[in-house]
This record gives sequence, structure tokens and C-alpha cells, in this order.
Amino acid sequence: MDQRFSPLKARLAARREAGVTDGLDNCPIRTVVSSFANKWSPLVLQLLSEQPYRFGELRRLVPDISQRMITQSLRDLQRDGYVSRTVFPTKPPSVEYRITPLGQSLYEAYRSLVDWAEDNHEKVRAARAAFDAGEGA
Amino acid sequence: MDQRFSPLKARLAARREAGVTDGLDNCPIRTVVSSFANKWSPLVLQLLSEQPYRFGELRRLVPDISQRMITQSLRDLQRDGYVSRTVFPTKPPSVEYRITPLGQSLYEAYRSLVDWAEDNHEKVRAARAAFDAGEGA
DNA sequence: CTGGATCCTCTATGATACTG
DNA sequence: CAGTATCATAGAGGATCCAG
Repeated sequence: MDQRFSPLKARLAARREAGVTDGLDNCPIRTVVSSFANKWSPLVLQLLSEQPYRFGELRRLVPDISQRMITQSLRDLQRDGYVSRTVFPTKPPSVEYRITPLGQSLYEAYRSLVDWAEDNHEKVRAARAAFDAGEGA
Repeated sequence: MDQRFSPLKARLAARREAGVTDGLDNCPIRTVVSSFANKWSPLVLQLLSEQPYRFGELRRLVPDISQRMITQSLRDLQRDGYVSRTVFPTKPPSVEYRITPLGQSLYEAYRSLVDWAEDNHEKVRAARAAFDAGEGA
């Protein structure tokens, strides 16, 4: 039976009963999500889902990203197998980043969250404003 | 026309052209995702998607969460309208947290990412191991 | 052009003690 | 029971300079 469909409550209880001691550090979800859910990786992956880009092109597309963070985001995406990196030994060198099939499928899953955000961010802003107003009173 | 379907590249270019200066701070996606994508909120929302819980029950279900962080996660979820908080004036007091329709629909969108992670985390681990091995060589 | 190396700051998270 | 207040720490992210 597919453990995925058991309630999270039951899974957490089973972990405790089994004496699992590692916290949730190698939880499958965290393995994937915690490395992806940072400030820039989702944005970079979305751009690469449209077409391949070179390093400098990505920088120009996202002006407020620092050089250090775009490098790190690309490395993280590459490390997890979401993008490939190809060096063309021109002079000066050029490097192309291209999304992989794994990355494309991750992006499509992430996309449902993006769509939800675009559809519902007004409701969230409204709830936030109402909550903050209630607090001030 | 629905701007959602224009490429991100075009949207970023339009922002620059319009002289938008706020970085991406009020990007609809960040408004939603950056407050939700922290260490504990997704886990708490998932538990509440199964049934309502009281404060202490949630603590016991997630043993390695600190008191401070569960409070903050619940406040953040409440603030954005994803969960409701009901105080029962018993003695000692008890407080019930319950997911809202907005929270339920967010959870369903997030769920596609969870499912992807469960289906593909082995591939990600493998890619990561291969990458790290290549680095060491 | 594509980064690597350093230094610095700020925020998220955690530990602990206290309260209605 | 359900929190709040305070202090401490690790890591993310940013600025800057340097190099193949």
C-alpha cells in the first residue's frame, strides 16, 4: 500500500514509535523542498523553463540578484539535477544553463503553487490587512 | 488577456521598462510563497488539513518543533487567512486551530509539490550524490 | 564573460524562563 | 493549557574585490 496516502498524523506517530531520531532531516519532502525554496532558485528555474540562458543573460533579466546568489542558485539547481551546465570554450568563455527533464517536471509541480498565488494573493493580502488591523485595535 | 500566461522574461522586462523600483517585494508569488515556505508552516497546515487540532496536540505530533516556532507558524497561518483560531473559555483554556477554505485550497496546490517530492526524491538524492562525487574528483 | 573568495549584516530558528 | 519575553546562534543573502 502506498504510504503516501496515510495521514501525516499516522506517519509521524509511526516515526516516533520506530524510534526515529533524526528529526525530519531526511524527510523526502524536505530533501526536495528545502533546497529549492530559497529566494532565487524558483525564479531562475522558471526562466530556464522558458528557454536556455547564459550566466550574464540571467543576471540582466533579474537585476536585483547579486552575482554571488545567482551563482549559488545555479549550482544548487545543477547539483539536484534540475539544470545542466555547458561550457563553450570560446574566448571569452560562455556558459549555457538549460533545464533538464527532471527540472521541467519539478517546475510543473511548483507551477500549481504559482498559479494559486496569482489567483489568490489578493485574498491573502486582505486577510493580512484585516488581521493586522485587529491587532492594532 | 491573462498576464499569467506571458513569459516571465517578458514580465520582468515590462517591470524594468515601467521603472518598477521595489525589487520583487510585492510580487504576488512572493507575497504568498515567502510567508508560507518556512520550516514548519507547511507541515502544520498539512496536519490541520486532516482535522482540527489544539495547540498542545500539534506540539506532541511534531516533537522537534519548539514552542516558539509553533506559535509563530500558527500566527502566520492565521494572519494570512489559512487557519482560524477559536478559544474555548474552559479552565484551563483550550484553543482549537482549524483550516479555512482558503487554507485548504492552498494546501491542495502545495500538495502537488509534495507528491512530486515523494515520487522523485530518490532521483534528486542520486543527482546530488553524483554531483558531489564529481566535485571531489 | 564567468565566476571564486571574503567579509558583513540580518533574519530565521532555537533554548530557556516566565505568565494568565 | 496556551502562550509571551528574552537571549543566543547558525545560516542565508548581499557587497566587494580578484582571477582565468
